[in-house]
Amino acid sequence: MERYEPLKIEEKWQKIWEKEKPFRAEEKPGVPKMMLAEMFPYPSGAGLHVGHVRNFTIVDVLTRFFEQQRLNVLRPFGYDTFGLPAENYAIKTGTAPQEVTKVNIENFRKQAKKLGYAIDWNREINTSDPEYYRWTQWCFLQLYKKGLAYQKESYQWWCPEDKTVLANEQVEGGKCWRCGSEVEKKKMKQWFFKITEYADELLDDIDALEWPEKIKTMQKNWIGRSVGSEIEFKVAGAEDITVFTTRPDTIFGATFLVLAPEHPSVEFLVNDDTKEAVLEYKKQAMKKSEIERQENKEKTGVFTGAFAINPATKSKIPIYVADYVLAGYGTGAIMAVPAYDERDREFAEKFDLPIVEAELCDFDRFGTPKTTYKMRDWLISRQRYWGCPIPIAYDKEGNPHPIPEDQLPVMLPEISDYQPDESGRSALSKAKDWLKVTIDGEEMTRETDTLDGYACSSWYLWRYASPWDTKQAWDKEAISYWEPLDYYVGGDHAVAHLLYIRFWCKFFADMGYLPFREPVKRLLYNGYINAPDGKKMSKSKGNVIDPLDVINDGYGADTLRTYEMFIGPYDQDAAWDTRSVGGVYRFLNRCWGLVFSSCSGPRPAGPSPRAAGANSRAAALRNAPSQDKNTTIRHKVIKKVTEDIYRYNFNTAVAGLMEYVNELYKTGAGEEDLVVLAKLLKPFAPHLASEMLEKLGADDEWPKWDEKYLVSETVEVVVQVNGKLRAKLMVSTEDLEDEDKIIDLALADEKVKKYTDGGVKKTIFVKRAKLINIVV
RNA sequence: GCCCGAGUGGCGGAAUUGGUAUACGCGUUCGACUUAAAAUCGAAUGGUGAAAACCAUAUGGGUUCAAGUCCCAUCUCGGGCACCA
Repeated sequence: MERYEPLKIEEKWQKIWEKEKPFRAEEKPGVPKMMLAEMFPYPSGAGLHVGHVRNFTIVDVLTRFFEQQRLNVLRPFGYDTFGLPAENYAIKTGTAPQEVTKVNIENFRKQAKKLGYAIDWNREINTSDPEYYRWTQWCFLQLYKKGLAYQKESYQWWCPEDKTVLANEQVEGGKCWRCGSEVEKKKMKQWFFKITEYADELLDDIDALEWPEKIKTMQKNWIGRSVGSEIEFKVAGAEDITVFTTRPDTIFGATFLVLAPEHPSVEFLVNDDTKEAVLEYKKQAMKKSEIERQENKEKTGVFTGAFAINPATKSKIPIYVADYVLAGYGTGAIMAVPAYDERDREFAEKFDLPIVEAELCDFDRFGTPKTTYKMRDWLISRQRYWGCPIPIAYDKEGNPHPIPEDQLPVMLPEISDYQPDESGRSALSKAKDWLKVTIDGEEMTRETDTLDGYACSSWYLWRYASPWDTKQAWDKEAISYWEPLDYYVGGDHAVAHLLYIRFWCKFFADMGYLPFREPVKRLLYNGYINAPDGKKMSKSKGNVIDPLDVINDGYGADTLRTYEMFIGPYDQDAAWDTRSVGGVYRFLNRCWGLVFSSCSGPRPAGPSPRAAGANSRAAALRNAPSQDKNTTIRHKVIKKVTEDIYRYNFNTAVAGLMEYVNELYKTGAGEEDLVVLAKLLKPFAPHLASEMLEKLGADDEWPKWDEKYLVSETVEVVVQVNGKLRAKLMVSTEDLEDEDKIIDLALADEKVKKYTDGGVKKTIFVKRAKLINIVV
């Protein structure tokens, strides 16, 4: 082989890896471990996109980096397969989601293998595989047993035309986004996980995580803990009203109460004069979506006709209903203190209510301490077919019963009509035989809701430790060795998924199934890759870059991977630049050229075609190197690349390698220089690096640097005059220790002398920076 | 509205503790090789200027021997939260 032919090399090494399975991991007690994973993908029909490649390659660079340091590394892979796209496709085409999923997974697997990832393919998991979701159901039952999976009536958007529940985002101007009919709020019984039980721990443990501050802040805001008090206000002829406030000290200024429209007391507070107006207000308010309520911040409201007694001032204060008070937060009722609260002031001004600048009271005499959270319990019911069946059945009275664990999995029945039925229940309600189940001799009807997909992904990281286990969800011993996960990489789900896995972890730790309380040590949150025009890639805009095209155009996977690491800081969004891909190809070509003799050859058919290097090795070897000459740059590049990878500065690590290669072309490369290059290159371009190492007869063990080689005999000292660069001196490392001598040398410099005629006020010598500043 | 980031050549971006601003790559220009083109190799490339030099890290101030980096104010962009009492 004489020229760099990436596709040929890559096929060769991928075959070798397929056969020899070097990435298979097993527990090795006593050997330090490292476990890494990306957020597993939803395998869409479109296949891998460049965003996946960035995400997976970050994991792969770290995986290979640690593997080359001879840690015991586990890098598994899986697919998050339940979800709406496959179901919608089924409704449209009649193709079973099972089938579509199977095809898509095969495609994803094939494409991931083309990228040369160091994946332990033996641990592949798939959330819609009954062998997997059986244990998702088991997890549900554990939560159910402890009362953390429960049913509750709650208001949902309901379209009477489509007979289905709608998400808040699917309601526009009070109308259904599909058919345009007016939607209603309907009380429905839904399943929830009681994540609020862990609110305090989820919040308190955030600070210790090695996660991006951005994500940590988002989770803190989401949990939204406020410490305050609940205070009772007596109401003549009706039940007392309890309000929540974080400012009980302002109670002397509370001049009216406000209830949320949904507050249960509202209907008992109205009188004949106010009833009509209040109920109409309530009706209108409930029709508004949360989004609409947020958009229009103009205060609205209506007087109930009732009064309460302020326990501090003993005065009679009116009770209003207004939608700026949220039903779901605190008690759904507030004491309004217009003197201290901007929103209350706005309302008071509009309705001409008294604003009293009362004194603050020192302590909370009137209420009881209370902590509230913005976070709500996690609604997990989905009226869909393509999800994990909730392992519950109902008796004749409608009471829920758990499916016994030995009857798991509750299999998804194969059906042909995926359309939800008339009542808005999932298509499962039409599987009449499946619905019937006998528990303890009693005939029951199965739950037709399926679980939110986030439930399936809340425990998959633990399944990776023993995905073949048929007796339990995970093997605690294997988990104890591998987990918690050392690195988790993704660019989505900042709150939802990353909060849910923390919640389940704490729960299963409490149950004794997990030996740790946080599932992910370090989180890397990568940015998006946008189209060359800087816009989001989308089919409709026709600006999508297909990674497989980049490979097949002749650049190969190594170029694609290295380019995506070089494109910019991993955590920032970046725009694809087709021409820069060519630059990375050129770099890899130069690496190749240093090791293999080469000649010009055919070029890739890509938009920025590049051919293989000519005479490069000859050029490099012409001035045969003295090994010593390169020792410093060799140790420097080892240090740079190693430290950059530890800091996730993948872009500058690649830049360092480019610089090193440029240097080797100038000075000529020795055997050792090339071995180091190949080893450092391997995390980014594993196929090419493997080929180089094979040729050089070297292993891939990560090289070490020695600080003593980083010091050269002479150093350059910068001379500034009044902070401006005026001269550079070459001095021996020895002389660098002699401040007086260095300063004399600087002052004697011709270029410096020009500026020192008027005398020198003082001189500053900074040894660390190798810099002198002369103040005149 | 509140909170958090960011703003550096023609472009993507470097600059790790306040110490040589613009690493690396793209693009552009010139040269070598070639009948020619591509590829490859080499050189140059912040601006003004013949040069010396001066001016440049969003804008305006400040601290310092020294500021892209620290402080104050302003502008712009991005992200998150958004009536949470």
